[in-house]
Amino acid sequence: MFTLAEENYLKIIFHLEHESQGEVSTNAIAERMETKPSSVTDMVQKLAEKKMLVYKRYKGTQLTETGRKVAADVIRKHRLWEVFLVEKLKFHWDEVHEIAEQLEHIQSEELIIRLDKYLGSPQFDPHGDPIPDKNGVLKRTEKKLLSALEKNQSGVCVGVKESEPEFLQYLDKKKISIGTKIKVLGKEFFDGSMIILVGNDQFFISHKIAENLYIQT
Amino acid sequence: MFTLAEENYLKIIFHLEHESQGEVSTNAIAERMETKPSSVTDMVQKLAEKKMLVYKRYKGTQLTETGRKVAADVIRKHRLWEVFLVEKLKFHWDEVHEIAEQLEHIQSEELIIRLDKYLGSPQFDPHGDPIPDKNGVLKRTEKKLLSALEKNQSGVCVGVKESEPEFLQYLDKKKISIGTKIKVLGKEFFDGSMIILVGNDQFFISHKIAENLYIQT
DNA sequence: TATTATTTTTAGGCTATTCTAAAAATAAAA
DNA sequence: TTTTATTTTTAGAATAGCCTAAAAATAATA
Repeated sequence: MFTLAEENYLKIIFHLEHESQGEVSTNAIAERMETKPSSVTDMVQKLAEKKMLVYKRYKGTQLTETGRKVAADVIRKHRLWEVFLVEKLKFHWDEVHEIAEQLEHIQSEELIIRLDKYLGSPQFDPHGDPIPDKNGVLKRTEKKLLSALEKNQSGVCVGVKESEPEFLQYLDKKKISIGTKIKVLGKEFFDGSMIILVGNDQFFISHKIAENLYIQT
Repeated sequence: MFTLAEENYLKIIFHLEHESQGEVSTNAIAERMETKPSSVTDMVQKLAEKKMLVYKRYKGTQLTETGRKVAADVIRKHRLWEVFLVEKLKFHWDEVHEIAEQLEHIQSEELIIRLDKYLGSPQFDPHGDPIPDKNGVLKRTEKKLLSALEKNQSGVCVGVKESEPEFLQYLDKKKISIGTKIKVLGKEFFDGSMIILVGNDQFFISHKIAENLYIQT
């Protein structure tokens, strides 16, 4: 149906539309695709012919409803595969992007239906980003940094911001992973450090760590 | 490292070499690849330059050691993914080929190491074909049809020959799948029918069914 | 507003892979 | 062995996707 290149363009344009309203500029696409603007013009014209987006010379592009659906579908696949890689194959959160970048292009509706079920229809990927549903609907992300929570608030860990190996190892040690419930028992205004409850353990974490964990409330 | 097309050619040539000794002809490759002989000549020359095979004009080609290794690796990936699709995602044995055909090209050594471990390092794919090991060594297949077993012999089900949905449903009902141990309790010379033991159940099967199940002894 | 800078597009090429048609080599048949 | 048939290769062209360089449109500045 769509080539690998086409899918990648649609995906990138979808992301860019979410990052800033209105038309997406040729240069913005080129930069994100790590390609030249002239190549973007070519592809964008091709996708416009396929009615995946509306393209106005010198004005930028905007996905059509269909285009948005196709893009969301690629993103859905990407994020589901990331969950698979982390949850089942025990990859770390920062090792999965490249592989998912390839897996997202595997064509089989049935595969994704089954993969989704197998993973328990997850709502978020390992980076805390929401997974579009079968219809391409992307839940508005409400994730915040743990550091933004107040005393006695709680939420579920949905991802990490930066994922250096040391940090991920720390999380492993503290038994924090995606889906883990975290409650803030205390917060020090002075340095932003916190006391949190994870399972039955409570412990101290620095502001730096609280700034690196995404929470869904 | 290798393009999708290159990997497919190497894989096909690998299979053809196993089917008949000696050089593989251009036409044979073309037929299996569902492409034109002239296209094959082009690609084969390219792969020869890359030292993946030895090509002699009008004489055919033969994989080099390296070429064989690369091909076996693609086949290993294909078959591991087939196991995943059947064992984990509960696809039927006859639905997985097309999808595995895509998955076999995902590039990541680590992925395959982990997938293999996750699946318990299976030796056979859902069709009973052996899975090459990490070093590209393909165990000589010793699978036979269940109908070839004698009374009191037993083995493990490693695949099916033809896989119509009705047959697969029959196997489901009888709780026979890959890895299932089967023992022949009795065999009727007259019509080839058998009484077999599967788990704690013993039941009658026709010759037709015994001819359709591959067994590893 | 005129000029300069930036962005975007067009024109023309390059590479990988495929194809068709014609030529060359090999194999089979008379 | 000569002729015919088959196989294989070469030559030339198409397509997708990318590139560079130059032209055109738009935006920013004087």
